[in-house]
Amino acid sequence: MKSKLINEKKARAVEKKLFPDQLIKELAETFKSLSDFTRLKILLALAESELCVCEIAILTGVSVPAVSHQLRLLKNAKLVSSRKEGKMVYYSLNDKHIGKIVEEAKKHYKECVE
Amino acid sequence: MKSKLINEKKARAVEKKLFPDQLIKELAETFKSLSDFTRLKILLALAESELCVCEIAILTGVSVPAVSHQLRLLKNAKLVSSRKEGKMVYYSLNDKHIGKIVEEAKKHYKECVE
DNA sequence: TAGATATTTGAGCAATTGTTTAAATATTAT
DNA sequence: ATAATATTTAAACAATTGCTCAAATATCTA
Repeated sequence: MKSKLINEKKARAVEKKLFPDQLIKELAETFKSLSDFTRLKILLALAESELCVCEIAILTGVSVPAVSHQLRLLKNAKLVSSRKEGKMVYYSLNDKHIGKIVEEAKKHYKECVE
Repeated sequence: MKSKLINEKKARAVEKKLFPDQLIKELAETFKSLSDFTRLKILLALAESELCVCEIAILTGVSVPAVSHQLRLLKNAKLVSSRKEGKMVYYSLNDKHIGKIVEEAKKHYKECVE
């Protein structure tokens, strides 16, 4: 009889080594921002250049309201920030880590999937 | 009259610099795997140690069938692999990039959110 | 073989997501 | 002021997600 206690102990021991749940939750939130095609393309584009909403709409082939909606999510996630100039609102990438995250994901992809 | 052509040109120029849509889509898929609390915690745990399904269930506080479902998603995403030993199925991390991806996300979090 | 244990599978369901549409705001030009 | 342009907002909707429950597999033990 292989006691469940062994599993229990091992599980608890591993859990102790992990980040606190709250941090895991925040990280998952960040990844959620990157997990949609339109949003990820927006972020990759902003990594190249500051862009206004209508430019992003053209570039992604998505309607302006849909883009605006996604930009709000990205802003809430602190991934982008905006600057108003006349009628236009220009968005830009908030920090440099996005590029690195994507770079690592690409390595994973090249190595394991392709 | 600020011609839309200027926006159009800039949008097209930026789009040309980006990864092909297919790759962006694949990357978004990878991030989707990381975007759920339970799944991310599973991956972080597997980064510490190979684990069987019931250990993961204990560790995450989620039912065994729910864990099994998530593990299947992670396996389809080539993020984990499994090895059968008697009644038990042991899962492990498929490649080392996950840790790096999470590391970068954590840097972003520390710098921009906290 | 029958019973116990570990995992997987599939249906069903509430919650969330990404989009569309229409209307509201804000700014500039006439 | 009126019209035109850029963006945001809100309601509504189909599609997807992550879970539970029940049943099916698979393996080991008595």
